[in-house]
Amino acid sequence: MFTGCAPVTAPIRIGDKWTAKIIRCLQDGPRRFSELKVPLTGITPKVLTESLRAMERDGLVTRTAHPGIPPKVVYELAPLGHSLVGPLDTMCAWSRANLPQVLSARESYESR
Amino acid sequence: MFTGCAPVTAPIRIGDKWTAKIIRCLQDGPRRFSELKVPLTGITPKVLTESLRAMERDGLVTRTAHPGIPPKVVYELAPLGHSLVGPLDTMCAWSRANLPQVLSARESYESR
DNA sequence: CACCTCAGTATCGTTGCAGAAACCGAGGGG
DNA sequence: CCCCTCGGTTTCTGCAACGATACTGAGGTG
Repeated sequence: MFTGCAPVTAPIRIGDKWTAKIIRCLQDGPRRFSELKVPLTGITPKVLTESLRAMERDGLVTRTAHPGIPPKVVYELAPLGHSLVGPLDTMCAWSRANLPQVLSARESYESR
Repeated sequence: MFTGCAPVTAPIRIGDKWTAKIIRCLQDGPRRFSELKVPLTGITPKVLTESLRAMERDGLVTRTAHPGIPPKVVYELAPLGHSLVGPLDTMCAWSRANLPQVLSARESYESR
């Protein structure tokens, strides 16, 4: 992704289905595993675990397990993850502003 | 992608492997199919065709076929595509600035 | 004893992206 | 006669992501 720049899709995985959503769920503070699962409608625990592990590996989030029964695990944005919130907002703003035009372009393409 | 916002990955496909690179190849002017294939090292004609068709469908690029032998097809950024250059630069800047930290985070994760 | 919570695992199947390689048609060159 | 160009298309194949469902451990509660 982004010629001449560092690749984003493959190594950093921002462009996948869940990473950006997870960052936005965490941007207002730390959350527990089950508190992430609810707003991320449709995600399965397996995929959420995989995504969080990959993000932890890349230094985007921190994972803190509080021992005890029932278990409690808290995920929080690391500084690196926080630094992504701005760029993500930029893309999000573009999306909000231009989605209608994309959809109308697609509609007129379909009916050619 | 981007909770609460319009989805970007699935319907608009910005987060895929080639869309962003193609936009960056086109941002300085129109190019022909074969002029795109060279700088996008590793792309196969099939994937390039698919990507360009999807982008045309979404109104990001325009395709102009000049009849004749040999055929000549010119791709150009539509206004909608141009409006993506800015946000893309933002992500690109983040990538350049933060890739080293991601890699070092990954390295220290590997050696835990 | 049975059941609840939480944070995952395990196993399986599906889907779609991506790539390699071959092929196309029509004209021009050697 | 064969090969080259250009902008693709077609076929085959692998792989990674995604997803559904079931299950775990360990203690507290009824």
